[in-house]
Amino acid sequence: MYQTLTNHLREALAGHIREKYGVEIAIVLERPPKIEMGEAASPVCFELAKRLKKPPRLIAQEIANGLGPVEGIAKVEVAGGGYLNAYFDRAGFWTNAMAEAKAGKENGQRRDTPTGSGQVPNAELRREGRETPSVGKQGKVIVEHTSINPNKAAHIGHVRNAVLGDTMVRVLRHAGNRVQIQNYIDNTGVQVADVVIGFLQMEQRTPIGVKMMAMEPKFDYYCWDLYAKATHFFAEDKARAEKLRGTTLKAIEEGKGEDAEVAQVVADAIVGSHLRTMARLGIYYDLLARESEILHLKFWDRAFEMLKKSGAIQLATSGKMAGCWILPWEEEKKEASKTNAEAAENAEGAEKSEDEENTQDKIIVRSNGTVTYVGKDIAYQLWKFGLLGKDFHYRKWPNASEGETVWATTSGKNDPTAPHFGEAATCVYNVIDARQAYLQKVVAAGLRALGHGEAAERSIHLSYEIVALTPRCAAEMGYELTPEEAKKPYVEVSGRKGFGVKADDLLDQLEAATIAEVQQRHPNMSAEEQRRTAHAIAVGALRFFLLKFTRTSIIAFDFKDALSFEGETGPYCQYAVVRIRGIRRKGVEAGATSVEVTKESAGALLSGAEGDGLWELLVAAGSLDYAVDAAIGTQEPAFVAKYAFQLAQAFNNFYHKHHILSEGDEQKRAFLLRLTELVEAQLVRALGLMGIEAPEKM
RNA sequence: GCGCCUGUAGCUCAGCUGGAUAGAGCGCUGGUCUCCGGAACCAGAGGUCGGGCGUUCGAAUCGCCCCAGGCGCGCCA
Repeated sequence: MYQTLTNHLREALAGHIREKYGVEIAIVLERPPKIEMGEAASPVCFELAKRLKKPPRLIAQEIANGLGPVEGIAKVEVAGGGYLNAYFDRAGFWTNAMAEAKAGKENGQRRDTPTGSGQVPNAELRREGRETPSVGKQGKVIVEHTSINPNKAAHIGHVRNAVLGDTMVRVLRHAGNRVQIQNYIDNTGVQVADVVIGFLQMEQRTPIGVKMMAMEPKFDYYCWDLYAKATHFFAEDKARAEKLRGTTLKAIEEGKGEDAEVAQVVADAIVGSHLRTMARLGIYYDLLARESEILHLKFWDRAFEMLKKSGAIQLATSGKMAGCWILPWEEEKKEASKTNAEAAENAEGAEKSEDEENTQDKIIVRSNGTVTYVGKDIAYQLWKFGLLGKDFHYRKWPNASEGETVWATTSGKNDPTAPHFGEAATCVYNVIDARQAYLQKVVAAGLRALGHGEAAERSIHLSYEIVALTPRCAAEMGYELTPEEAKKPYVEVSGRKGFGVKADDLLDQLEAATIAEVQQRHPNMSAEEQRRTAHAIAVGALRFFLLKFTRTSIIAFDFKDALSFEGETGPYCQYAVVRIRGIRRKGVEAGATSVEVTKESAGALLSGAEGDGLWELLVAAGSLDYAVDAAIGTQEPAFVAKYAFQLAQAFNNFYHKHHILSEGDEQKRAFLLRLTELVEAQLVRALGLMGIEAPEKM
């Protein structure tokens, strides 16, 4: 609603200015500090003043007088030194919001059901049919997230990744995009190798023995500890570590022998654990893309050919990188158009010169012929954009959680009923932490060097900062702080050291805390409903907590904050919905009314200083599209969290000012009820975009 | 050394395509509570927006230089 209106205004202003002054100018709109100043304001006349050499206020006056009617805008006034303040047509906004709510109810009802990711495609089709006339024309979007090394339990940092990615998916789908969710499984990497060595060498287990263990429920926890032990074991003797890792890694990559067998057992079992953990948070995937297939289906070989043929990578013949294939690193600024030949020349020049100039070059293939992670990632990224000329084979993942279908890549037989995962994406989001920014740039540079500048532009590194622990939290977890660490604002977690807050432990704690509270408040609720409610609150608290920070902010995790249910939290937002539902339930027996609110009475109720409070809530409810646009435009899901909180806050304020069911005037009572229902629908929708369910009671 | 990120109220953070008295949560102080559920609401105290220079009618926001912190720069991923 809000965004639609301001877009009208933007166009109208731009058009008018073009016509009247012959100036092409982008219209900046902001939200005025107070509702009495209107709903949208533009400082554009200050900019025009410079170009037209006229006082801004005078220009503003001319525009305000000459603009003419704009759909949905009641009036445009001059304010301050030359602002243009736009006032919405309040009654019109109301009737539109009501009409939209009605339409949304029929089309989007199942959209926000918590566990029904299977329903998403249907809801999405309906949505596309309604909102985008060009059904199917829009390209596919890929969001890759989670991508945890399958060698240990998931921790809080992994959850931030998954929650960010999942929220982005929901927001993009809400905006009408066709989104495919991928989870990259590095099942042939060093981290898995380390755990394999832990089982076979350190613990002297047999493959069968490991297979048995892998069926136990807390296998991921076992591996968590084993991985830490293995890291310690390697640190004791570096030469031994290098040798063991080398042979194990090679065996895993080739898929031969006990090492490879155990690696697959471990990776598959841990992936299962991760899927179960994420399912607790309502996070699901379409495809598990496995690194083993990148190798076995020769994705890398193909990419290697392409890179060599185009001259994108060079074989270093001297210096410390001799024998390696390297991707020359250049400042990519405006050199995207530079030809490969030129790039090659530069690379050769660099190769012969000082070490310093070489340090930025990235090794893609080692002198022993094995490919680095970046190389594999370039191949994978090429495939995502349909530029590799190869596709995976697919099969259903055997251990998907109940009622879910997850597909996985395979080098075995292809299941012909698999969705067309190989369809080229028009845009790819990779949710990866900020420490890997350089690597992501290298991948993009690789695409660019192959002449795929467009794809490089559309490879979005959805970067986010790590989750660390507050020193107090670290101490609580039994971690011994050095004096310097105790003074710092946070302590970094380390999977290698086995230090961190495991996702399942955190969820257990949250659920334990919420169930106690729910039992106390609702002793008569069935145990099953108590459990479901507590779960919804726990998930709401955690997901909101991880989303309320912007991506560039390091989160210093603390149980106290994450377990908080007051103030700017998920449960606060859920509580607003619960209150509304309480009113609705109560309303059935007393005071409710189905009387149609006339446009006139809505207009009257919303007008004047008296109506400002109600109007403010109505505008807040109608601004979801604004928040969604901001979230997509800046790739910042935190906007949705802000929106939900502000709407909940506005509602709570309204709730204390107005007594709805006992309102004597029937038109007003009906109006307050409809407004309340609108808030509920919008808030439920916003929470749904964050994967947060609003319970009936809490 | 080079590159990226961060520095805003006691604490944790929004705001940063330049614009109207710098916002929120927590904490603190005081109030609301015969109620549609207090996981709530209202009010108050609290800020040299790290520092300096510059651009501009206008800078928390843009540029440059410092200061402080973090991360990255490996034939690991």
